[in-house]
Amino acid sequence: MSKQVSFRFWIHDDNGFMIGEGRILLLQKIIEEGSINKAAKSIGMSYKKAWRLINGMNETSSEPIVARSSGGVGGGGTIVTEKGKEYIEQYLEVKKNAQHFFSDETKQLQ
Amino acid sequence: MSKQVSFRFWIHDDNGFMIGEGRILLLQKIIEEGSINKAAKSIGMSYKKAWRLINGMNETSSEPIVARSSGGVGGGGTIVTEKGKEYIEQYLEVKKNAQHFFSDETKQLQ
DNA sequence: TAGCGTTATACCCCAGCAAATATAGCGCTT
DNA sequence: AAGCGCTATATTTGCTGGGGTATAACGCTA
Repeated sequence: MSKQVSFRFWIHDDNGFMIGEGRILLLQKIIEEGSINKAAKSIGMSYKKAWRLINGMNETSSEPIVARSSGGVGGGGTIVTEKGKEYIEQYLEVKKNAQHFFSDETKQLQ
Repeated sequence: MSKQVSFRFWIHDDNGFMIGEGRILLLQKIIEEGSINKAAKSIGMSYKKAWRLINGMNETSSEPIVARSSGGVGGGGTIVTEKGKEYIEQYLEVKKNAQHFFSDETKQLQ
């Protein structure tokens, strides 16, 4: 009978830019793996879906979130920009606070 | 360029019971209208979808959320139980607090 | 007994998303 | 020049959810 409050949130602006849990996870994996391809595989996501998420973000952001290149050593790859890392930091900060908030709300649910 | 934090949340338990914005809105309309049918129409939702939402809730809840009847005056109808009204109250309370919380988080987003 | 407006349910069709496959282009290395 | 692994994109196929429609049962009223 234990009731619980769960939540989702996302940071967005007026230009259609939107970033939530899935995109943050993907960005973190791209930092770890160095490419969209490997990052997608590591979390069981298709390259196409990962590309759509990343591309959509880049197209709606005033500054690029990732820098992509094809060809060269290892075939190329993708790196997360400073702007991208800034979003990750902000998202994680809000998430931490939100977890506390909803944990308290859950407790008050009798 | 104004960034904003948006959110969704839902109350749930271990038996698969789940109630979020859509179901709350539907319950409120059922109280107003007296039937699933009219409630669904009033928010542009198909009866089928509304029925699935309501039925799923009732099947996973320990106590019924709504009491349904067919036949009789006006063809029958659906009323929201005290348990259902209790959930509405709880949901709105959490929502009010969450709106404050995320409003503050949005402000701190520089 | 006929009519009414519900709840409840089955059926078909279409849209939209997801996975799988294929192909091209890139730039470095060997 | 060939090979490599990546980005980028098109095409096809399959699955799932939702809308629309249709139908039956229900119990009160007239």
